[in-house]
Amino acid sequence: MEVKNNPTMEIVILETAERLFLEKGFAMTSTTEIAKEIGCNQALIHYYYRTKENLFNIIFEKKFKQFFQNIFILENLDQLAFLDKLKHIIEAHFDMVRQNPRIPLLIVTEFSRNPEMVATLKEKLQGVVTSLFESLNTDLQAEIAAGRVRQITIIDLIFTVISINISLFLLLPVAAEIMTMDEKQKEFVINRRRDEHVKLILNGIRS
Amino acid sequence: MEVKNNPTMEIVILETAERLFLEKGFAMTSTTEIAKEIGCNQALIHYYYRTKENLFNIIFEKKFKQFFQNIFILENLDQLAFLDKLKHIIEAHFDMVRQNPRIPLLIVTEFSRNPEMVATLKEKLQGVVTSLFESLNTDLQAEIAAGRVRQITIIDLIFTVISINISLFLLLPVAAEIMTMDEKQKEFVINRRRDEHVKLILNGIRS
DNA sequence: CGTTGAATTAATAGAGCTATTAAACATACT
DNA sequence: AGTATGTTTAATAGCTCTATTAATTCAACG
Repeated sequence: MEVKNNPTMEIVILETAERLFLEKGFAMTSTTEIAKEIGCNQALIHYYYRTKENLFNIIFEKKFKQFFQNIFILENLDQLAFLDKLKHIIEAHFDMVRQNPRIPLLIVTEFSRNPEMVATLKEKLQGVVTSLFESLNTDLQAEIAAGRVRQITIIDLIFTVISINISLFLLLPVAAEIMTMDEKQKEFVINRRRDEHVKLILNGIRS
Repeated sequence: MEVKNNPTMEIVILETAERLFLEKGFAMTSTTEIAKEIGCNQALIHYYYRTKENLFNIIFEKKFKQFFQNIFILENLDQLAFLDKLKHIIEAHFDMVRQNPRIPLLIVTEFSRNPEMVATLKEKLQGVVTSLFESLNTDLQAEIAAGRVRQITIIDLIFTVISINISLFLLLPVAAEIMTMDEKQKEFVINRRRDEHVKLILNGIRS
């Protein structure tokens, strides 16, 4: 029995496939192309991962979890006032999406290709997500009761944060093309939008 | 020389292709499948449209224009105050996206497949869009000067409207699956979000 | 009724893709 | 050195897709 001391190829395949699937989606990426990109034989991909579908599912599951488990990182925020906490949440989520700008599109398109996959994965999240919701909801209700925040459900609030952050990175490529922006300008817009998202939401839920 | 008095097949092909391309995207839709769906011979599609790419481009261009030309319908809004006008704009745009919920995804995914296409089409829009922007911007600047609205660019404001409306219909299928919502509940959420978007933005740009 | 041009189909070339299989290669161990 | 085990490659079967071509059907018209 050998111990895998050098599992590079297996990992190189995974990483290359990950990049290509994120760039071009499942249907537009072939195992032939992944192999060509790496410079290895195409059969090797099937040796390690058996089918393209299987390879994709491994990657998708990883990305899906990564995306949802880190929706909101709530570390050391207990002592903050609700609106400061919310500001941190918006910014942390924004930064997370910024670092993984293509995952949302992957999830949305994969869902329309194969809803089953998402249906299977959701169970693993529900615990994490609902507990997070409840924690935030307690704070929110207190703020509403105190008259500092208008009537709004926690679902709507969270959905707004996710929506507005995600859609920036979804739409920016197209918008940048239409408005002929270069990379520098895109950077600038992204940073301005980060502040804008905070302002809009904090302001937008005032009573 | 015949006059086409019965161009049904040509149109049936276009409509069926349109539906399938919107449902499953370019790569996942084959001309074979379009033909099977219609019940005609596959060569017929190439007879009328020569290539799959060409057929797709015709549809894409149509949808792209449809989407951007109707971004904001500004009819009989002249007499309204800025915030009322904005409310109408948000709601009209929301309703337009609601009726064409899959176009944004089509545009975003097609852009990552072939940015050239969007680059080509943008020129035809720039006139319409910039004049719209300028008209709204005049109003916005007046409001800011009057101290009724906080400092914000017209680009950011419009981007926010588009973002939040689009992302609802982009994310709802996935969100509905994760939260196990039926059609009735989805309807309910959509209607609630419509109000919420108006509230959030009008509130969010207050000074 | 026969001709003409358009619409439709059948057949197929040519390409690319997925997946499998058997052979070659590499490496560690005895 | 020789064997065993894991890795990589070459070759290919089988499938599906796009696009073309030639043949067939259809419809109108003189």
